[in-house]
Amino acid sequence: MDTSVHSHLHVVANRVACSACSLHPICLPAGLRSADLTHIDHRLVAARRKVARGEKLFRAGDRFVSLYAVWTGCFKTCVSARDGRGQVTGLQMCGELLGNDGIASRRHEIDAVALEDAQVCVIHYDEMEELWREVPALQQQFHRLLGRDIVRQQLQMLLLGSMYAEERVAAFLLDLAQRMHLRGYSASTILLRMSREEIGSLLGLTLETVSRIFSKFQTEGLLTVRNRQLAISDEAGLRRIHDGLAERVSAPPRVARAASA
Amino acid sequence: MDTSVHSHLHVVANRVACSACSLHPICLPAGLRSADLTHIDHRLVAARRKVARGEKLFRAGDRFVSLYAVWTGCFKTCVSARDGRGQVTGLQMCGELLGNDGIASRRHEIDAVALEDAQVCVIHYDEMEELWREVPALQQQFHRLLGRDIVRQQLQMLLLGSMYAEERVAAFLLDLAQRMHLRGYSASTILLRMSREEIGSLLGLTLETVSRIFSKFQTEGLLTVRNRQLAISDEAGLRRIHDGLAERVSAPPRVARAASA
DNA sequence: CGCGAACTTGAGGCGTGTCAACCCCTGTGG
DNA sequence: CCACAGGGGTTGACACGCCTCAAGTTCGCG
Repeated sequence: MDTSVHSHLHVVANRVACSACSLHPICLPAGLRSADLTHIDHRLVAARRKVARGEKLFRAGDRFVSLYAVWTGCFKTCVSARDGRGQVTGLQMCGELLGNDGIASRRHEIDAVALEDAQVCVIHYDEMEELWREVPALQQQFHRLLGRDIVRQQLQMLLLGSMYAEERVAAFLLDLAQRMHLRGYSASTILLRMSREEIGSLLGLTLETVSRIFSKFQTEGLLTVRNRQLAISDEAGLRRIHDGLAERVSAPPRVARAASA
Repeated sequence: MDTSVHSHLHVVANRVACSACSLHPICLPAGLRSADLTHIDHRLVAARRKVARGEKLFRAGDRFVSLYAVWTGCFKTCVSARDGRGQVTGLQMCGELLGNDGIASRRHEIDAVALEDAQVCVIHYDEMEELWREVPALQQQFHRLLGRDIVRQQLQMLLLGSMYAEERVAAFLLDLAQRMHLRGYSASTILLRMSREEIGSLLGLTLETVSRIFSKFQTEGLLTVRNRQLAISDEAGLRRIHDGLAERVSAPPRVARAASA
């Protein structure tokens, strides 16, 4: 139940220098002046840790002592209810923060699982708090990341609460493409790191529905998908579907009411 | 598009003292030592503002300059998509923070609407940042609140993604009862501040479904509801439904797969 | 070369959305 | 005081989108 058993495992580097990391423009130190950046070198990141594919970085109930910045690979986060049901709530890629679910209660409330062999930068929360006094910009950036997560989750709630399955899948693919592009990868040729089941769980759908919609999109010429190799060929078409502008047979409004006044 | 037009409206008090507010044990200053508490008096809260029922405290696109702590009344927050569809993403009661959706982009991304005549404490974000240097505990409490919101939203995603309508309604009622109780109100006799439509939107359901489930719960003796006057008579029964333990005819697992390994 | 996991595809059922009719309550103006 | 309008809520009939179940295929890997 405690993370201490993990904390010394797979540590591959100690006291890492952010200024030497190619990810720093999109990671926690984004926007720092170079003086501040070198100032946090060897101080913000306590260590790097390896997490093998399928392994948990932390799990619900673990004591919260540090945040993690994804360096290589990617992760999924999962909440689970008492009765065993669970749901994927997010997909984290390199440069993104993991573990903020533990800030409130000082225990992690969810699981974080590596979708491929991955490495993370370990950031001890207490140490970061002290660094803030010396580098206020670091704190502002941290708040920006927390705020971004909050907004992202609200959009996910909109998706889960009032979108059709096709719109959800289109939204997922567009978000994925955009985030890949931001990291210098192709926005059209993507290797999916999640199974159909995991994608379905993230979108509140079953794996069969995801599979069917992939096939449908393929026959409509929007994309090509073969197992986990995905190629988006009509991004505008996906965006049209995402925005609910697809030609539905007598387009029903689908809970378009509410939420306004 | 700018909040400046609001900022001087309905201001009913300037420079409020948190130590004199009965809400401080559950609000932002929770857990502060009394020396710290008096130290932030007249400095954390710049003003109190009135918001009439149905009015927006802020709307998507407004410039983000301050957070708001609900003092009296309650609010709903709503995201909306380009196509006009929208969704209620949360219900905020007294002592809770509003506006953190603007931290990342310095613009509010959602709307906040008063569900009844309400008053909020205006907390200028820049000024709070300065206060943190003098009162670190205030900052920690702020992080705790952000972290709590993040966890709360993940649970809402679990609800929206993998629960039956009856389970969602039960979860909503239990959450509501618990939060009312925390504020010194009855956990069983509750005046609903949201319409069926708003509740439905929050839960990813239609108003008709909410109404039907209220009726069903009533005939099952779990509660009594007449318009917005609600009385919970069997909390344990609601909890059983929420946990998916209700006697479904040949209980289907409903996407119970996924999210685990 | 064969096994299991992941994926695809089809047929059918079910949960909940949609549409519509009706009731109740409240406020308004004659 | 009543007539009326309008918004919120209830209830029923029906439709439909997605889940469930099942069979078959492909892929990855020993």
